[in-house]
Amino acid sequence: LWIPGLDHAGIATQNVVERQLKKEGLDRKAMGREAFLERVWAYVEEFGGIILQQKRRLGDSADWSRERFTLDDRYARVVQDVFVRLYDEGLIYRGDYLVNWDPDNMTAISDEEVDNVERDGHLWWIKYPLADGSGHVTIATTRPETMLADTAVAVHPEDERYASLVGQEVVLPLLGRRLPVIADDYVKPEFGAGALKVTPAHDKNDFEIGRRHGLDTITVIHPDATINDAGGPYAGLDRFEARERIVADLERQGLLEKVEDYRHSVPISSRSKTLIEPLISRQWFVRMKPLAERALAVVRDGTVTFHPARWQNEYFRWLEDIRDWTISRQLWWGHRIPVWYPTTEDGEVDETRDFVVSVDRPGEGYVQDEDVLDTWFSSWLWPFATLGWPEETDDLATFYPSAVLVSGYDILFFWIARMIMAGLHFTGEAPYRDVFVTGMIKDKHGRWMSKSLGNGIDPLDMIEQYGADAVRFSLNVLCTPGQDIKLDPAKFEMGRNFANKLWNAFNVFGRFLEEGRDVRRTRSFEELELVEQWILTRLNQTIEAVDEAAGRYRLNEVAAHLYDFAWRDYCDWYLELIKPAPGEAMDEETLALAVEVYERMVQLLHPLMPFITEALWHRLRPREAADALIVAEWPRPDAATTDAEAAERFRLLQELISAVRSIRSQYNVAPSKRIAAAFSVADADLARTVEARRGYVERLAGVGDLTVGEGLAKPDASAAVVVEGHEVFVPLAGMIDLDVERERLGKEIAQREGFLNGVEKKLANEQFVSRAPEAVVEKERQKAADARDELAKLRANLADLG
RNA sequence: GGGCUCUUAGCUCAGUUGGUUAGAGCGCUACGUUGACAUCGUAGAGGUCACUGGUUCGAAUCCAGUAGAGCCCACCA
Repeated sequence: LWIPGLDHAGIATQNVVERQLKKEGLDRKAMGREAFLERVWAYVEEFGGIILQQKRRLGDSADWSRERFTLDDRYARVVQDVFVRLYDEGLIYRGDYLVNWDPDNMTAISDEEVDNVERDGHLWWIKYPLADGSGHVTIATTRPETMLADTAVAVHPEDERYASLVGQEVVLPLLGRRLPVIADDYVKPEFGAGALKVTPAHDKNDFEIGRRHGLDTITVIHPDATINDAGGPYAGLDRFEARERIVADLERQGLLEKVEDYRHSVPISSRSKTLIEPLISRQWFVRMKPLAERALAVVRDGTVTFHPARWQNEYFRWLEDIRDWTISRQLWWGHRIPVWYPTTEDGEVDETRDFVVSVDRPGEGYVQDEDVLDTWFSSWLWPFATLGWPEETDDLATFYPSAVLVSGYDILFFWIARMIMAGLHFTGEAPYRDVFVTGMIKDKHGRWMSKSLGNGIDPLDMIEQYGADAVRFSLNVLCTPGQDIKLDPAKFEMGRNFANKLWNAFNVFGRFLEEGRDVRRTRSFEELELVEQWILTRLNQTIEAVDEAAGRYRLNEVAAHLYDFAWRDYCDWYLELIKPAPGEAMDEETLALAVEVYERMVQLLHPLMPFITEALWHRLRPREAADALIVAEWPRPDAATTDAEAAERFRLLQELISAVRSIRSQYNVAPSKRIAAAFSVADADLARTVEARRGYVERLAGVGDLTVGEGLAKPDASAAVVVEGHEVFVPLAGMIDLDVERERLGKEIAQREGFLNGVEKKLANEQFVSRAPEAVVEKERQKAADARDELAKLRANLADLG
């Protein structure tokens, strides 16, 4: 069961709508929550369906009647229900902690939504005078503006340089506040001057140090990243402006010791790309450790398997070192947090009374938490929330857990891992057995597609240009597991050409199919022509190869096997041999097998090219609409229609035919010209086999006069090619150029000699003969024997030229 | 700082557990169009598999290192 649907993409969607409003001179605060949400719903209804439309056009075989949205009433109820459950279980808590604050979106975000990027910055060395006037301590910082919130200076406990200072006080420049000098292991004596300004309210590590030492926390930055009143003279300035002013002021006062260029990593909001401001803020969190333990276990014990396996390591690494999840967002578009606060008579939140965690309003006199939940807090429930959970529905019993999750690695932590955690916690079972992690599609230069670069490729455009099947097929060919795809739209030409080829191949026999007639073969496998036995054998081999590759999620191999079978085997050889001469009809029995093989081929191709194959399927035989290919049984290989020996005989014929073609090409024999040829084959039995298929040779190599026999003499003035110990002679009276022929044979001989040399060397190596498996050694011996035989023939042919 | 991936034909990429004379698509060369397909056919050119060393009878494939490209994670201000 594949349930199609969407999450509500909280921040992204709210951003888009807010930008729209801005253009209209509106803003959400002014219009109010209700009116704003109406606007968002209108937007979602207009554009939210595009992605599903793309998927439909691509032929995704989902159950479209079950389409779901994370903000559907029922789903939303489940999300809030889960919040209450986790709270009751002690896995959700509220608290004032230092969180990643996105000043653009004015919301907290989770650690996973923060990107650390290297940026060129500076390291400012600032002198903090000692309170007793006996000197100063120098600290180094990359963020001087945060000094306004300093509440201590820390040194390493074993740093002798500063041992006497611990317990003393320094004066915070600019503001004049007195700060204690404390000792903490966290400080690295070798960094900077070895002293650290401690800013518990605006730095993660300092926050920890502050807790260890019971330091005050002073917040100087507003949620909009301007300096607040605690910043004294700098109040009201933007954080970057404040930095400049502070540095300038320090310099003026002689407290700036030096400035160094310094490249370091800074936290960026993955949404707004703005610099994250660590701020202390009251948020809701999920305790992740208990959830992570089981999620680790099911992958370790093989209950859940990653393809390719290397993603398991990433998964382990994240879960083993997991931190609590900030789930509240200061947004409006999303699931409102199901927490209610008692109000006083005048409607204000009454902080003296406890809040109530409940999906429904606990009664009069309560207001709901203003915030919404992280979008992933709803999508991590997808596998079971869409099946009716928490009720024990039939759907849940039937379809949960699922077989496979297909996803890009970009949301391994956001979604894949969290779904496993939620599944285990709420249902007791992991939501799927296999995780198929795909690469990501980049532009042709390997860059992520983005609006700002304008390098996006719209699937609907591609479908318009090349066709949905072409797009699907091409993508499958390109998708080497775990590897990103550098996508050049020109690559869809391959799929388009292939779809065209399939359609034209159908025409070869399709035009002889009468409406309403079901053509079935009556001949047994033994009665079939050699090429027919061969194509059936190849078909069965292809089915096996496809099954094997699909079982390992090697979709590129599936596509390659089918491409090869359809184009090289079916079209280039089989159809070329069975198609009737112009103006003639195809006989019933030939037609029947052509249909039979094509039908299987189309079945195998269906997952990759659902549209064209479905259309062709209904042209092959009279069928009811209900007998659609999409619900047809998957083909199985059939031993009864497999004959490896027959296939091998046909393969030899292919080689002989190719040899004639090659000679024709070298001597520029006009394609329309019929020529004579002689095949000198190894034994009488084979001679008879080949003899019986002279028609193949005539048709595909333009040989009108074929002589087949054992050990035939080379006709005068003929070109000769050795094919696996057999010889092909093409008399070229008046056309043969002896010099050209000598050169060609000479090159051929040299190449063979080189090859034989290598093989003989190997065989002369006793180590090889004694250590390599017998089969491998035997194979080499055979190669050597064949090469010697071929060389003898080639040399004889060369000598014959005189 | 740790981890991962990639480097194979002019271009974009395949290459299953080490055992072929290393493949495909595009591009290129020659020839070909009075009914399957020029979105095509036939034949062909084109590669010291990044480099160095090691393991092995045998390495594009396994190991180590080097160089280049990219990604993920991490609290050194």
